[in-house]
Amino acid sequence: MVKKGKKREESSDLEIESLLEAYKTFLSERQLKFTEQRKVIITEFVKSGGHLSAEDLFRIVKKKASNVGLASVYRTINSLVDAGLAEERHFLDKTSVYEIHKPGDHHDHLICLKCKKIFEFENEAIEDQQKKVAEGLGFALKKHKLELYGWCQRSNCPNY
Amino acid sequence: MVKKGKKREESSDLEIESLLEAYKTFLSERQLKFTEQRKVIITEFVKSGGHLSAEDLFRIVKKKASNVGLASVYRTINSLVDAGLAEERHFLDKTSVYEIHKPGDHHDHLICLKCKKIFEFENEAIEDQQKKVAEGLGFALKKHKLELYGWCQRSNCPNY
DNA sequence: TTTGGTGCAAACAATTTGCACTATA
DNA sequence: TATAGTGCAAATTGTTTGCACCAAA
Repeated sequence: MVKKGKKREESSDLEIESLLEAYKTFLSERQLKFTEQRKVIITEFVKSGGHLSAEDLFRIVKKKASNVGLASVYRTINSLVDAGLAEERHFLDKTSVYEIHKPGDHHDHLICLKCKKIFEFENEAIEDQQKKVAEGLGFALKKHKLELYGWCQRSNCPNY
Repeated sequence: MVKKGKKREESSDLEIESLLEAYKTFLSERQLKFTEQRKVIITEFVKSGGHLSAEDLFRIVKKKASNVGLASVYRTINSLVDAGLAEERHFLDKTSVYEIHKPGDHHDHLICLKCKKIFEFENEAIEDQQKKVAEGLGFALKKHKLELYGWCQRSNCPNY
């Protein structure tokens, strides 16, 4: 238990650190500035595990640094997306949610229609097949978006 | 040439007719009314082939019936979605586009990042694999959304 | 000390809603 | 003729932007 908790924390810390490093590099390469606000926003974003809206992230950030404005949350996330370090997603709702994007890593999503929990997965066979379909239609495949919706079987999933 | 054009027209007419029938049934079952506006909106929607936003559909409809308001376009489309006869989609943009949903029919999309053209396809192998993934994670799969993005090779696709 | 970032409020864009009126059932 | 639908304008929601001030580089 303690071990698991500790492990999680450490890996989250590492994740934050490496993301911040990558972001700082991106910024300095184009004479942009790394600010205290950006640090808090990104840190809380990573800690949360992602998949949250700008508004939700804003609420979390405000608790840590009450002076941060919603506009800065939007600006920081957009900047992260520009840097290729985050991705915008639209699941069930119209509002955008964001997730960290580690270069090289890519995954798809499984969303529970009852509890709204979002799971991630990777599947080689599906990707191969997608490539075949695209090629068959004369398409040079650049990216894809696959979302599976269903009912999960977690014991605490409400029958909503 | 003539034959092809005629065929298309006929099938579009049939499509409109059967969609309107299904919609009328839906409406009368719950004491809702089938109005002249709804008829024009849905007819133009089908004729257009779908994949357009409320605003775009509104522009088309206004040419046929200048009295129709944007709100009615939204209300009609939403009502069609409620009836299960249309589906909302979000591709590259934030604005919703809609498409006709024929019960039983389902397909995925291939979108050209250069010319924005939307192609539809179906692939059994991908669907099978999706089912396996979901089952493997203890999910009862209800629906899915797959979008492939790439570059098409149509001669008239602009290098945008 | 230059210039990009910030918070705030105003602006925007997409969509929904309240209301007096109209048309379908 | 009762009630759902309509057009219009106002309201809402999510997101972006202009501006005077602040803080990284």
